Amino acid sequence: MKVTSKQIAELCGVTRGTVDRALNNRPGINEATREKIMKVAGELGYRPHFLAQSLVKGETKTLGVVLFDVYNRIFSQLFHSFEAEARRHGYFVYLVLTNKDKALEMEYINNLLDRKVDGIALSPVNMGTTFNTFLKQSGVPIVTFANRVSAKVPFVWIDDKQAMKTAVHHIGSKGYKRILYVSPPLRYKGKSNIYVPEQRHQGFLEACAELPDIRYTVITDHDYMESMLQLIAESDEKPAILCSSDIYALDMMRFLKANHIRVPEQAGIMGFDNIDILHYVDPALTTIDFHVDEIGRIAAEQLIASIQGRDIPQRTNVAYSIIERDSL
Amino acid sequence: MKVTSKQIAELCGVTRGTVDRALNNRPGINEATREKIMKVAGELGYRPHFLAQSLVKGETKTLGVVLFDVYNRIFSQLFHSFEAEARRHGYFVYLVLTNKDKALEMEYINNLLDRKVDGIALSPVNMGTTFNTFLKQSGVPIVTFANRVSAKVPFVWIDDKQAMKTAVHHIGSKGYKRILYVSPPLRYKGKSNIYVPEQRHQGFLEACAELPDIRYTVITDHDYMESMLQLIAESDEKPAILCSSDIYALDMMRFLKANHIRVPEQAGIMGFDNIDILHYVDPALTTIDFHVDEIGRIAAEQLIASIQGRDIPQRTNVAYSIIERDSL
DNA sequence: CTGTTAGCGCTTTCAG
DNA sequence: CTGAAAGCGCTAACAG
Repeated sequence: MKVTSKQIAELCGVTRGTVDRALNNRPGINEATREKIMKVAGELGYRPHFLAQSLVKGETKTLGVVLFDVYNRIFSQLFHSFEAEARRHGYFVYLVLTNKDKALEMEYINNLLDRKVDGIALSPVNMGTTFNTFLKQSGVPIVTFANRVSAKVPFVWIDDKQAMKTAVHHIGSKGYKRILYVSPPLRYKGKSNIYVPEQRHQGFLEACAELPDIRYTVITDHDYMESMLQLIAESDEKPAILCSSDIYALDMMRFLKANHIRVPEQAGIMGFDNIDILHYVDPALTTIDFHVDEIGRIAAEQLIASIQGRDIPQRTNVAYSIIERDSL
Repeated sequence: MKVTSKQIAELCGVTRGTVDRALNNRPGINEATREKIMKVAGELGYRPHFLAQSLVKGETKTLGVVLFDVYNRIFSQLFHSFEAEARRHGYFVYLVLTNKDKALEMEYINNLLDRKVDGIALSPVNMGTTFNTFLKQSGVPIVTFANRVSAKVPFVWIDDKQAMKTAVHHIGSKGYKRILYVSPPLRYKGKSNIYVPEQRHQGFLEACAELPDIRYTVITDHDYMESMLQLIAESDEKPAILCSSDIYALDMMRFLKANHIRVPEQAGIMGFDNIDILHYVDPALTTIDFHVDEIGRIAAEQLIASIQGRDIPQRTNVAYSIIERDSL
């Protein structure tokens, strides 16, 4: 079953060193013996023992990917392109899911390091200098997405702040004077790493500052649905509900429908992410699209470049664009 | 950075064998020296070298999971529970995606075997005796789901045939006399492994045979949407559209809506799988639910049991149930 | 109770 | 051009 280089050596009447030279076409070997060895190896279906190889070479050709989850379409898509790119370069991928559990994230990263992955791609939950130095000390290249750890750890994503500003200006241009900004993750400020929601929030605030005739409310309550009804009722103008992610927008639409508030007649609504299931919802949701598979691909590419000792940018933004549909 | 057992041995003035005994609390060691060794190891932040360990022990505590993709919610959910269960048992998971590419599937399985995974969980695309013996010869335990390879490879799923029969009877009990059965995968019959779609199809046919007053049409065309319109137009009775998976049902609903056919007034529609995004669609889709996370959990559990040398069933069915909503 | 030795399968010197 | 030997870091069998 399991044929080793030693057996091939014996069969060919040479030593393992020579077999190794043949198999890894290293110089300094007679062409005739090389061919013979290759032939025997082929016939026996020889496959090198990866673990032994890794042990001695100190590299595993394996990348670790740490994600919040894979429910969110964004991450499924991201992972698909990441995995494809990694494979193109001969790398394998460990996927672990943290469910945004900080302790679990630490445990998993340690496990990945134990397994001597060559690099780690991470959507971080942890934050702060402790975590930061922990990553630094890990000794392997790291890239992040979906959340940033620090300006020193390479980050591939979009310019969330600018994108959200664009969204607000778009809403303004549609004549809305009242915006309800929904972003539940903001509640975790200080407790968890919410870099991306914060960036979007900042973009929102900055844009509002630029548009003086717009009144806004930021909603982060757990039961933001309820507060929403009140706010809509109190408002004398038709509000635009701007959500920091499509998933909240979808929940909101469901909720509004249940409460007989019609979109976009009584309230406009806009999401962010353009997840693919928007395909199936009605009315079609206006949102911000970005090429998440580009992010996955670039992250893999950069991680591998970094492993190979090349320099990679500390920050890479992919393009985004407004997808105008029927909900606003 | 990297502290080895050898260093600890030197620091403690003992030999590596003793260190090993302490670290893996094996019997036959003085309590005092053990404590000393543990203390030093702790201070130095010793972590065993996983590769070296695996090499000598012949086990990697790693499972390979081969999925079609992770776009389909079914697989995301399945993977989540699989991964969680594996972790509970101290196993790590390699996730690879085949996108239903047969050659890629083979390549990936070989790669996983090279990496000496302890077991493989697989949603197979390949089929036939060649593939079957290939899996047998791999030397590692295997479990399958989402598609069966053969009666000899353990399979965890649901009783698709029976479930589909139940669905048909349910439709019959609602007074429908005409059923359009939509199952695009059936087109790949003979070309790809479509065990599950075939089972569902058979269940459909058997149930129809039991209900003589029902007329039915099976649709597998690529552009099944178009054929659908004709069939609905030709039909003098309100038809029920039964889809072999929710995704087709969703596409169908979208299509019907675009063509101003109202559900369930002009046509009933029923899906299968109860994927979580149904949450967001309107009208709510009647479907068949089964606990896919149970499948993931059981698959991991059985795979690990099998690795540990225990016997596992060749077939495990989890429960299913009809979820009656508004579309039928 | 602890040390010694051998070995997992491969790579990489250094001689010859 | 090829052989011999050492070593990656750990475990396991056998002595003492």
